[in-house]
Parts: sequence; structure tokens; C-alpha cells
Amino acid sequence: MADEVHADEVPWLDHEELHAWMHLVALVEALPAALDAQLKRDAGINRFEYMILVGLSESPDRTMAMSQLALAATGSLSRMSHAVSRLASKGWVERRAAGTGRQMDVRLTDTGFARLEEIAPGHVREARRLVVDVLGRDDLLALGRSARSVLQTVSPGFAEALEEAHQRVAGGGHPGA
Amino acid sequence: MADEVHADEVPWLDHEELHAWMHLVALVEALPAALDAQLKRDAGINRFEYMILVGLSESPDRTMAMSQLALAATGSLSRMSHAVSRLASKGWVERRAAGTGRQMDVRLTDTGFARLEEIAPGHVREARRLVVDVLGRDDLLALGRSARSVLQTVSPGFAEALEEAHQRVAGGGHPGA
DNA sequence: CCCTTTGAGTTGAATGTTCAAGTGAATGCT
DNA sequence: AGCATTCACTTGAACATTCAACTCAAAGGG
Repeated sequence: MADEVHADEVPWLDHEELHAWMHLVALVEALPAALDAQLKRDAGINRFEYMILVGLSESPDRTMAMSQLALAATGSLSRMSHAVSRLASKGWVERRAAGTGRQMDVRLTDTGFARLEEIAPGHVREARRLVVDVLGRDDLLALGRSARSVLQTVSPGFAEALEEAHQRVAGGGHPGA
Repeated sequence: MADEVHADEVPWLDHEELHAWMHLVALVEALPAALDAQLKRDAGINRFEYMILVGLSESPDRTMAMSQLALAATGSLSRMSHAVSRLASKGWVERRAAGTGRQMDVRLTDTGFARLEEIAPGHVREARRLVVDVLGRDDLLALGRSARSVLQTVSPGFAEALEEAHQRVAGGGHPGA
């Protein structure tokens, strides 16, 4: 007992660390909001729906099973189901029963593909305007490395999925998110 | 016309930039979710409500006007109003009509203050576990600087509010996050 | 065979956020 | 004094996300 570590004593952050932390927290709050706002404004969708479209567009046949897609866009099946319903009601994707069991394939329609091609440049431009061009290449890559480290702790599954996707493409393709 | 810049041609990101970007996007998606999850689980509140409590606790008299608080926690007045209603129904804060006009003061109750003191260490611990201890001091500060740059473009008002808060405290205090 | 389990999705209610509209006090104009 | 505006906030509906419950098909076990 006596030499047990006081696990509930948490060392506070010093002044500079706190300052950095607050900026980070502000960023993770504001950046997604800004990206969502651009997509909403210009395309009427949110980031999650955009990632669904991108995921499908990169996939052979522009088709993926719900569960694969949920993995790729890292959302729950439920969230995916709701989102696909929204996109389907716009005619951008369609559901089709697939081979076995209860499995469903989602396919990006021609309309959906055409819309994505219109949408993507604006989103990349926004990514450049808000982040890439502000930081410059070196700082961006450094930021990426830090993000990767943190992500491995925060959400190992997410991090792994990202590495895999990275291995798979290696070449060009669509703007991954 | 002939020498007009093609404003709609967007240079794509190269392979490494894209990789960094995807990690950043993943981070800004996953980190807020993780912080929210910890607060929800251990305290039944979200980050925004936590920031309200922290803001009030740092303020003289543990009291702030709605609009000041909205500025400090960077949310809309509407969001603030809803959130304060939730916190008030738990008895953690109370509304009181203030001097002029329609202005309302929000005060952190003793119960609320006591709860915050219970909650804060766990949240700081989580911040350390997920970010601070993972990166180490140097990388954290670098990340903070990058976050600051980006934030200035993404949300100048937010960035400014943060600098001001930073000037004001200079000393110790509660975990501003 | 029947029964249980697992896998893959869907559905609906609860929660939080936003957006548009409303409320009421103070202030400015004339 | 009378009226319009602005400020500071509240309210309620719409929307997205989560969570728990449900559906249905296929496998496995005995």
C-alpha cells in the first residue's frame, strides 16, 4: 500500500504546453467545421458523405459492400446506412443486393460520379487554402507525422486502415478525403 | 481574357502530401470524438459543456455573461443557451438576470465547481495519454505552432480569442480545454 | 431437422447542433 | 413622446449521429 503509485495524481501542463494544447483543441474543432461548411455550401453534403463518394469512385466497379465502405470511411454501419439513404435519395448512389446473406452493395451512379468530379476540385482547393499552402510542404509533412503518432494511440484501427489504403494506392487517384 | 489565370485549375496533392493530409483529417475526426467519449463516460457531459465549466471557473465570481461565455467557448449564442439549459437542469450552473438590457449572467454553482474539480484531472490525464505524452514536449510545441498558423486562416476570430486568453492568464489556473 | 448463433443491415427514438424566427429591453432619431 | 433599430438572448423545427432493438439469411451443432 505504502509504495503504491498515486495513479490519480495528474501532472498539470506547463504554460507553453497548455498553449499548444489549446491551439490543437481549437484546430480539431474548427477545421472539420470549415471543411464541412465548404462542402455543404458548394455541394450540399458533409465530409462523411464526401468520403463515401470518394471511396466508391476509387473502387473497382464503383461498388463496395456497406461494411467495407463503413470501414473505409470509418463510420458505424448505422451511420453508413443513414448516409447512403440520403445519397440514394439524391440519386448519387444505389443499393443492390449482393451475393450472400444480407449483404448489400452500394454503387456510385453516373450522376454521382459526375457530381463528385465537379465537387472534388473545390474541396482540394479548400484544403490547400486552409492548410497545405499555409504550412508549406515541410511543416505539412511534420504535422502529418505527428498526427500519425497521435492517431495510433487515439484510434489504432483507424490508423491501420489508413496505412493499408496508403499501401494499396501508391500511385495517383482521387483526393482521399 | 487570354492571360487570365485559370482559377479553377487546382494542383493536386502529391503522394506524401496526400498521406499527411489524410492523417490530419483522420486526427481532427478522431481526437474530438475520443475526448468527448472520455468526458461523456466519466462525467456525462461533452467538450463544449466542459469548456463552459472551465470558462466559468476561471472567471471572477465564477460568473460570465452569455455572450462573453459564447465567445470564450467559441460557440454560437444559441448553442450556448441550449447547453446552459442542460447544465442548469443538473444544477451545475444557474442563470441570473444581469444589470442592463436582456443580458444574462451564468454562474457556476458550488455543486458545479465541485464536479469540475472531480472531472478535470481525468480529462487532463486523457489529454496526456492521447497526445502530450505520445508526442513529447518538442513535437507538441511544434504541433501547437502549426495548429496556430492554420487556425489563423481557418478561423481568425477563434485564433485571436485564444491569443487574448493566453495574454490574460500568463500564470497557472485551470486546464483550458 | 430444429434451434441457436453469427453476420450484415435497417429502423426509430433520443440527443446535440444549427438555423430561422421570436422576445423584450434599451437606445437613437425626429 | 412615438417609433424603429439594435442587442442579447430564447425557442422550436430540421437535421445528423448515436444507441438499442429489430430483421433476415446463412452456418453450426446436436
